[in-house]
Amino acid sequence: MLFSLVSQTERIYSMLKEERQKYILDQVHLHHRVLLNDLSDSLNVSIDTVRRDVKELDAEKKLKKVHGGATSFGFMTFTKDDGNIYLKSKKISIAEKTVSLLSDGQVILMSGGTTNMEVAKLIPKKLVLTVFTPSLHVAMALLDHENVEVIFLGGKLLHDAKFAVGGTVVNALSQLRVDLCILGTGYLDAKFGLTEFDWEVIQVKQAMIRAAKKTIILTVSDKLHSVQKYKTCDMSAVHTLVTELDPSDPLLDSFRPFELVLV
Amino acid sequence: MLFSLVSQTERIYSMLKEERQKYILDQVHLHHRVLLNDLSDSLNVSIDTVRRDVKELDAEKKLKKVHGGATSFGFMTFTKDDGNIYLKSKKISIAEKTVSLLSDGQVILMSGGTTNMEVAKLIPKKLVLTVFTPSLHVAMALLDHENVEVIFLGGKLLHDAKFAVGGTVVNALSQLRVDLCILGTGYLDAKFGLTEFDWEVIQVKQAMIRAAKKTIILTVSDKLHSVQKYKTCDMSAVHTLVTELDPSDPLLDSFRPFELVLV
DNA sequence: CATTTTTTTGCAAGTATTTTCTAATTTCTA
DNA sequence: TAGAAATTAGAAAATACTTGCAAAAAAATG
Repeated sequence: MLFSLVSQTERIYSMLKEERQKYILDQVHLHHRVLLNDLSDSLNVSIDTVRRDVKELDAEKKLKKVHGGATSFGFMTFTKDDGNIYLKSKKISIAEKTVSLLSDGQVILMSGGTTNMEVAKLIPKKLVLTVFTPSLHVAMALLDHENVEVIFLGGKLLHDAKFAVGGTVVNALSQLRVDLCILGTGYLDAKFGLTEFDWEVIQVKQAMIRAAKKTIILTVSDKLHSVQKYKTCDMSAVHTLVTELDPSDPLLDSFRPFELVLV
Repeated sequence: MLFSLVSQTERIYSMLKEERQKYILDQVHLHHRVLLNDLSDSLNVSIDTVRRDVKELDAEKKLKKVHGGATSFGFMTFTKDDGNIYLKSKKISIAEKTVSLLSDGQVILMSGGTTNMEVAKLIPKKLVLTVFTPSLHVAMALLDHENVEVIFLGGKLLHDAKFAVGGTVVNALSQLRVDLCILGTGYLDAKFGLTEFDWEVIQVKQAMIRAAKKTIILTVSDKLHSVQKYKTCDMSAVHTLVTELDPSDPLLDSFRPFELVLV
């Protein structure tokens, strides 16, 4: 069983080389890996062309070429991504919607990722919150807010994601019962649920979901309908889905059968 | 007899070789031991392929191949660092002396403060360490080092110092027994010992000292012979004192009666 | 514009890598 | 020590990569 990871957006018009390479980079950063065949399909060019593009990008150290495809260097959620203004504005839009869901006195859990970073930055200065997080960056951003009590969920830190994982975190989470859990990254599909590519992160996220009364998923529409290696949870565990799209957007149709709030 | 541990995750799409190998490494690190058959099952590839992958990873020293499967193994590395001489600030001078006290494979505790930050930055890239810290900044700096395993001691974060304090930290520390504790800030006096002005920080530092076989104090000479409100420990609890001064400097005379190493 | 130059693209034949399979060992374990 | 399980090796099949080359597309030129 083979599933294409590349989003279904069809490219009709012919693309310039530069455009194409940017698309390839976007896909790599978004999905952390791409197959040359998928790229060839969605770009409507021969596999040779894609191969040449990837080879060039590899030479420029913008991605890592591997047999059959390409992968990104680590999962640099905090550096590479910010070059993409398009994605960033989507994320800010998501963050704004998310912040509007928060209210004074709540105790919440926040995972890492760029989207959650935007949420952390956008939290109103006067909002009183208690936030637990295993993400160094999110913790750092939250400490700017006088009225937010920040509790770091300690544990072994992942070098690239700057995120705590492991038994300590999961254990600490097992003793918590919070109002809200905000999961910032991940891939969402109606059938397969929430999936990720990092196994250790999955463990933490599962523990986060268990520790919260409600779970909010934040995701840019590009990551909808795509599936990764490991499964975090079913759609049924999700209470609210926040995307940059209008809640009535047809792209969200496949999620409507579930009992969840679309924002 | 070993049980099959791998299975919960459904294979959804075709994997690139590199991805597969990362998966194998994940599993090995998680379960400490994996069976080739289990891997073959969960990866949906022939046992030959898994065997070849494991063989390659073994050649790269990323895991140890054993009959029927693979196991993870502890660290094995070597180090050689060089020293350059140029104009340096007091803190950098202290940091350099401190780094020279470290050796491969040690498990250490580091507090916060700017001096400790310099230590974190100066740690040689090849040095293999496990570092526990309650300081966001130190953790961040340490994460630049591939060979340093960073474990954050989570807890309530102080907004200004970006330092975790409280019962969680003290509790976690009470279950540790490490080689070395490096305390980066504080005021030192022969008669009154190590003193601080933040009560919550004191609690954490005391727990750190208790958790370590040896305690190293780093302090610039300006902070010698001064006393603060709260006491962390007596001079007798200190094993090594690092300042920017020459060990024979008269300013250090009052500390000589104690059984401690001056660096 | 028309023409030349340069770049880009797709094709094809040959090469290399990866994966699977079979069968003959070797190693483990009861 | 016999039988089961794991390993090795060799070959075939599938997939991916390289290279050279010619056609097509862009860009530059007069």
